[in-house]
Amino acid sequence: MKKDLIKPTESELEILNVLWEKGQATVKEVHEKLSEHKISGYTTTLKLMQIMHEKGLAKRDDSSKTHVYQANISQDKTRQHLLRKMVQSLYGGSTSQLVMQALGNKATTREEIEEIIQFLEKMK
Amino acid sequence: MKKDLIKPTESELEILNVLWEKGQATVKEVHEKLSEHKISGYTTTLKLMQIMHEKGLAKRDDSSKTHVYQANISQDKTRQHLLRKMVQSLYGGSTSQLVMQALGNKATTREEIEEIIQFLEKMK
DNA sequence: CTCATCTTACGAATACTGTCGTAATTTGGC
DNA sequence: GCCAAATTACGACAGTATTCGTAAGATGAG
Repeated sequence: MKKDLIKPTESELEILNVLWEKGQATVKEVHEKLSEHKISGYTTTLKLMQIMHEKGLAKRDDSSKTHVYQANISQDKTRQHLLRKMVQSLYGGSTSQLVMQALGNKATTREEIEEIIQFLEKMK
Repeated sequence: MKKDLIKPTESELEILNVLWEKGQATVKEVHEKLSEHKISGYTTTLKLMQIMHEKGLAKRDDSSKTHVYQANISQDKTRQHLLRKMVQSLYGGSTSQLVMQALGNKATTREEIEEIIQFLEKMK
């Protein structure tokens, strides 16, 4: 049941974003990145990452003093999973409903719209 | 800051879905609806709805013995808010990224695609 | 080698969610 | 008016997320 593996919490997601972006990172690096827009102690980040390792959300290389972490779930799978959950729980399973709301809300640029239309035409 | 008001938990969202659908409902009605695809005690649903009332997620008419509840946040606002949060936290703020993944993943029907294209053409 | 520094490990406190059992209250039927 | 049934209120508990302080361990400079 891989389903269970993909359920990062909000904080874990923030850390995963850093790991996905950097490929790999130490606790220090992750913490510095998070500190740009969030205040919390160093050991908080450390603990979170240790837990993520226990859970299997992250791999780590602890061959040297300073451990190096990597995401252990793919960004794509995670996006897919969470998006699907949202479609189910908020849009009654209708993807197009979600899509139209997403586009309707935001001030989407003309370029984006064109891009999506191209995408859809190709799908057909 | 209305922001804080819109953060229903997963269970609360299930209840809100029932309230949005029915317009108003008693605890019993909500519980029966939820029981269709979930097992939990009556008092669990009751408690949740009481808490939702405290939080301001739901209004209630307790003029008669059997209280009648209504959602106190709109489905549309809630969808918007949670969708925006997801775009931020998972897609780096790119709505079109989310949209394309949503459409790419799922076996979207041709009708849905057409519908969305129509929608986009109108937007342009 | 030794110590200051960096890093990890551990455990505890707090808060919140979801769960339910039991008690209290209200009501309609008789 | 009284009682059984329905309903709500209350409090407790387990699980988990987030936070951090403090202890322990590793490392490198001198």
